[in-house]
Amino acid sequence: MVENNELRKVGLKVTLPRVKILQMLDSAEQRHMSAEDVYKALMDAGEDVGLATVYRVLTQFEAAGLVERHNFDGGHAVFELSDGAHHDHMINVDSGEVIEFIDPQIEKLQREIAAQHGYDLVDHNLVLYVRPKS
Amino acid sequence: MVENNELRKVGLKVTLPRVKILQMLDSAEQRHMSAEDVYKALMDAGEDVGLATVYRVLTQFEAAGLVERHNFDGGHAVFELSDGAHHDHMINVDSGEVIEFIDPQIEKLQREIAAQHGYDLVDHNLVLYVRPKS
DNA sequence: ATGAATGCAAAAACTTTGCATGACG
DNA sequence: CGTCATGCAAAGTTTTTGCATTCAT
Repeated sequence: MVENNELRKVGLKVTLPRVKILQMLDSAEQRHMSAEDVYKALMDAGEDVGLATVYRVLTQFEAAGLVERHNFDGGHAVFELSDGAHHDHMINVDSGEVIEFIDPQIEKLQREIAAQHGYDLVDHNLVLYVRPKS
Repeated sequence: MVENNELRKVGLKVTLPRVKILQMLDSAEQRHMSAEDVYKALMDAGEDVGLATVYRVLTQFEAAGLVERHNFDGGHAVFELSDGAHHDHMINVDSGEVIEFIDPQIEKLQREIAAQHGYDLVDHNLVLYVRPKS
């Protein structure tokens, strides 16, 4: 079971809820899920995990670097499994679909802009809201 | 009173709460304020406006294009007076200070990236989290 | 006068926390 | 076995909504 090693590697005790949540994030059709999404998916799968535990575990996973938390517009946070490689997001405003992309030029420009203002870039958040070409 | 015309121009009835909130956004030391910030500032100024009204009015102002709503990390939304010219934000993670910037190259790249994926860029959200150069 | 805006309080949505029970190493 | 994790329910935050009253035109 790959998940157990993932958990041990980051120093988290291997418990059933943690394993189930990790598997759910890995196998779900949608890569970006809210805590509620994960909770409902687990319920549908017959797994009995409390919503509070989902929140706690996702927060721990974030701290451990296993998942990333995004605050897209709309009040609630969504989580996605980290895949090591950084990427940004594009949201199709018509369908809600989330598209991931990477652009080295933009990454570089961001570091340069921060530097121009006398700062080091720690993190960034870029979301493009798009619509199919007319 | 300039504020009254601003309101009439966007088709909003000129009421005391709306005028006060607009003035507060215009005169406040901090350009980016949460609904709670605006509410407290009004209370401190001796103005008696309900928090629910602040939320309602800010939402109307946003719909009218008078203000912009940002969902920076941290749960609550912040609002700023629109100044016509688009700009992005840089947040000093040590101090919480918000710096505004514009970079034509980044704007252009974003449109190109959307186009490469077959989309038109409708809007975007870019926040750099930075720290003073070490 | 009349329809819209406000204030209050209640509710809603999302997330966190306290505490007794149960599971991991 | 001791400690940490879980579940439940209660509480916290932020934002929205219902409704009677007040205000703008």
